[in-house]
Amino acid sequence: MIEGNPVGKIFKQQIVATNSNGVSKADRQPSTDQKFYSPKKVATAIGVSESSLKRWCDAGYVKASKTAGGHRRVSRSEVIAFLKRKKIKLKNPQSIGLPDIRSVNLDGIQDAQRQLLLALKSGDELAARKIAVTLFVEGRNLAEIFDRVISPVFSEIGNLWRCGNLEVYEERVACQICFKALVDIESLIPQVPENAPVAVGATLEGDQYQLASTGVELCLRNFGWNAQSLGANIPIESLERAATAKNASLIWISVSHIVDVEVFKRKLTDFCHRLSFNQRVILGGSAIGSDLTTGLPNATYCENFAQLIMSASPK
Amino acid sequence: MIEGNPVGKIFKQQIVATNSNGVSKADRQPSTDQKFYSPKKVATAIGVSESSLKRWCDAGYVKASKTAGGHRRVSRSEVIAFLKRKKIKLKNPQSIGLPDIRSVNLDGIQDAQRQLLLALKSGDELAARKIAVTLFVEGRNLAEIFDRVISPVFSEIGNLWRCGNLEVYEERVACQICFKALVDIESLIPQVPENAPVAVGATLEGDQYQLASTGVELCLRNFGWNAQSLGANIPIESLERAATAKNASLIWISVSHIVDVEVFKRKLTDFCHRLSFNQRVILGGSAIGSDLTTGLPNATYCENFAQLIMSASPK
DNA sequence: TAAAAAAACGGCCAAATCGTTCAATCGTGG
DNA sequence: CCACGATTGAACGATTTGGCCGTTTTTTTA
Repeated sequence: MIEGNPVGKIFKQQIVATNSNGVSKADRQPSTDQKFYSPKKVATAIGVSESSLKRWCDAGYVKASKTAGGHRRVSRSEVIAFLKRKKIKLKNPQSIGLPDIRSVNLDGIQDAQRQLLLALKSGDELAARKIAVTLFVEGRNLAEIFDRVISPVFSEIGNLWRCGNLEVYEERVACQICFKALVDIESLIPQVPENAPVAVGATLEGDQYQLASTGVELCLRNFGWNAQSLGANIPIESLERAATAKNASLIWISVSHIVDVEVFKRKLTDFCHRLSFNQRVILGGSAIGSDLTTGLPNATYCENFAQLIMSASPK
Repeated sequence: MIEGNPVGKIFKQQIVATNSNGVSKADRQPSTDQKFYSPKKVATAIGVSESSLKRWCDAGYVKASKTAGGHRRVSRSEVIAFLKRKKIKLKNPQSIGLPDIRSVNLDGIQDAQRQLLLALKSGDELAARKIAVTLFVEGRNLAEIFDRVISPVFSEIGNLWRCGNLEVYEERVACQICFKALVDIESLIPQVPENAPVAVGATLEGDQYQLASTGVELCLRNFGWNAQSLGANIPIESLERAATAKNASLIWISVSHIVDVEVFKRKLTDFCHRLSFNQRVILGGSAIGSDLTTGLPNATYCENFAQLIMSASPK
């Protein structure tokens, strides 16, 4: 039960980790099966506090070697042995191979990106959601999370998919998982006050990619807006009625795919002209450039989420 | 220093820590990972004394894991399962990290249906999610929740939309909210064992309605399957590859919309014929009838979620 | 390579939980 | 009405836990 299943995954992860560039020193140890982990990593993996684990090491419950400087090092095999001795089965059998994923330990943005891509590609929902949550609770800015982790990851997933290196269903599963991760993050964002200015946005008709719009929603909420994403595949007329109904002072449009550029331009122009003077439009997305907003005084183009935050200056 | 010293203590602990399961961190964090709670928190949540809860844990009425030091830990899904077994209500949901659902008063299924429709129509995300969680926590069967609440509500939403009484964006928002509610419920379902039989399913190409498939996923998981919905708009070839890759013994297809019936039939027949002898297919959805499965020995048609559960007899 | 940042050290302590015992309460059958 | 077993909740000293903090070691950065 311990040996069989998860080894493949671990092994795979290690391989990828090796030839990626975001490898930390600790991860680069000789893979002679003698991997050592710090008390903190082991503690999070097992699910106890660092204090407890240190105490157990000192008491001898967990065998630990020490560095010259006196820092404890626990081998993976010893962790597994400890689990067996205590008859503790980890909830998730996968996590018995407790290197990276479960004890989410993100060595910077690069590493987070790498780990998230791995998790999404392999459909490891738990890992992906945990990475996202960890990023947020560790103080990362939401814009940064989207610009430097999620967007690049999905850009890469898109590439893999286009090159035929990723199944359709794998891409869909990745989107679903990521959406769930965003729901997790949403629960960590403070509730917006009643009188907050309203923002609505969507992905337009013919465009099925709703993740980015949900991302905008989160960013704006975190920024004090009462933001709501309407979802994907929304006709611009319906978006307009939503903006009116909810009295939104900010409307965003996320564009990942344009069916007909001319039609899009015309509809967008009409839409912007019909808005009232205190309503602004923010556009963004991979399928759009700054040229589309020229001549539209109340529309702004944003290259990324950081710019979005800048543009959406509070009130 | 490592071996000798505290043998007595180790021995004692080993004896105490018998059939334990897993450990986790203390508080915080959203639904992402299995949360565990101390006897006191669980006791407060249920509304009994800590003593009683400890006794129940030891007697096996409540499944509890133990830390290495012998402290009991109860997972939230186990609390919910216990509530359902005992047919009692939560006194203090907040104590185990659940939203305060006591304010939700559901006067039977009909009333729940009505309230959910209202919440979804008005885009009241919080209310909708609370209703869903309440239904589940208060002992409703998942199949019942889908068959008698969610499905009718979305059927009605579809009607309103077709009659022009509901904006496109309102329908989309309703779907999003409902999906989030399902994510909430997902976190209350016990994790499936590692060796559980695998089921995959999806909504096929040209069909964008992914809620039902996610519902199937939840139902099957709650029934002991290691189920994963691949999402919407999946080509049947990709579904087939997923089934192969994951070694699924059950494949479900949720059908809300068929582009071309003849093509659908042909593809479905081919698909079923290519499956191995130990793989079954379950079909369901508003756009399909029992006639489509005639002549397909390994395919079953299900009218509703209750039938689905019956058909998906464990293993 | 040196300085800065991050992680781990060790020791301490309040709070939580442990296992146990015991009195109070409840339902039931005589 | 009472005796009886079963269940409950409170109390107790002992043990475990998790966070804290100033110092030291390790890792990253410039």
